[in-house]
Amino acid sequence: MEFRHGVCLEELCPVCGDKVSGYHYGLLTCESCKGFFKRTVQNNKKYICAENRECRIDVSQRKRCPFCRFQKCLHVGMRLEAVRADRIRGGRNKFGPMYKRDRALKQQRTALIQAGGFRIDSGPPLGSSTQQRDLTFTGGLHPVPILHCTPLPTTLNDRISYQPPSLCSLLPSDSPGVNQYQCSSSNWTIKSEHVNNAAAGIDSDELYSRPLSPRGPRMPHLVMEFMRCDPDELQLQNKITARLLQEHTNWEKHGNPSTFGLMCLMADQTLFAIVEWARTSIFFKQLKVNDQMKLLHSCWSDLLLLDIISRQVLYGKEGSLLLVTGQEMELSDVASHAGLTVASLVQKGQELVEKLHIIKVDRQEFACIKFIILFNPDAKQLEDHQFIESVQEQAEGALLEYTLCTSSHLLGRFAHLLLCLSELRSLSALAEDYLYGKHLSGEVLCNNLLIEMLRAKRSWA
DNA sequence: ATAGCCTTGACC
DNA sequence: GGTCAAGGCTAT
Repeated sequence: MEFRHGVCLEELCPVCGDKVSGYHYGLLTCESCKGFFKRTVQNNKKYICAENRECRIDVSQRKRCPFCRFQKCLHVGMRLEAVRADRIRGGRNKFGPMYKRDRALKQQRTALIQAGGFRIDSGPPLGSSTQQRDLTFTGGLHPVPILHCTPLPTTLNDRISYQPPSLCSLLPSDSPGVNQYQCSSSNWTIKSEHVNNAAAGIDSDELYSRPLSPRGPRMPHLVMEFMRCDPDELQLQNKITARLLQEHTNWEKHGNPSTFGLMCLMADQTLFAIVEWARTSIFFKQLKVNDQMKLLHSCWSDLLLLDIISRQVLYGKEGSLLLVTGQEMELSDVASHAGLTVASLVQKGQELVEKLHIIKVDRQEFACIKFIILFNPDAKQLEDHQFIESVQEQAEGALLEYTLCTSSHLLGRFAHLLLCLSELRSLSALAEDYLYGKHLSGEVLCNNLLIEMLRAKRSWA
């Protein structure tokens, strides 16, 4: 049976929702989608959608539109290059280690859930430090389907190691290596080595264009670069969950953290991920460490908030807060248990999420916004101010170009996004002040990156 | 054409 | 020798 390998019982095929039978062509899928993908690529099939290329694919409907089914296969991350051009049977391919790693991470996650601790669904007070042991992990963690649809982790970003919580120690080492499996989860950058894939269901040209607007123009080059730097959501989820699992061993010694403490730990780990993203990102790599530190010190809370907000917009459900670990909290519980400040912050955040959700901001746009935030020329005492300003302008230009390509409302969408960005900045300033207050009253756990960031800005502000 | 089951073979 | 993701076969 498929479960003998530790594959989760609840694991569903990201294409059609059927029962998963194992790893196929890059990720866990069902037997039928495996076969469908193989037939399509091997036989160089071309399909046409009779509707408008957005057919729903599920177990009962998957046979109705092969075009949309194949699109979805690609969209969720099935790899063309895993279909063998030579048709030689048996053996292993280069994805083997990736499958193994993914399995290990999934197991870690399961262990974390079962480890005792966390209960997120029943509303413990958020931000209340008076409550002890108010979060417990239970098996009740809801897998978020979309997160299981994203491509598997790369080995590059899976170096799960605890590093000293100092930004300085995180920055100087350069590791520009791009993993061989690294492939942006963006639909724009699917590449394949298979000889016959050029027109398998969609034209090769369409492989590089927006699937929902196939006749649309190509994505601006810089947006593509930004997407290449953008970490994969599932990978992030696995990494942070794994790190929290390591933290869990400390909890046994010192008692479980409060909900607020747990949120700080998550924020802290997310900050590590943000630093890692910046450190390996285009343009940022070229900066001197001093400037890198100054930029991160100046915008960390904006990036952290954007990370949370974008997760809600892209993958979240209405009425709940999707955590970086993939777990969900009921917003009503949060609101009813939190103090006034937190409740107001959550409320404002929710409003911003709603705004961005309505205009359907996508990953590409979020990727641009992240760079606009990171390359903040207003950060103090920058050495290479001119370069940083020019990168921000380029990022804004890329976002503008992208929105013009994808939206018929001309400048409206771009302006709207910038407006939302300024709202995000003022909200993150409020959140940062709140956290700083908590820190001063000794309620934020010590010795972490979050605290370094909180202190840094004040030390030279 | 689909999808469940079978065979193969590199890697552990 | 076992595992398990490739490709193959075949009833539907």
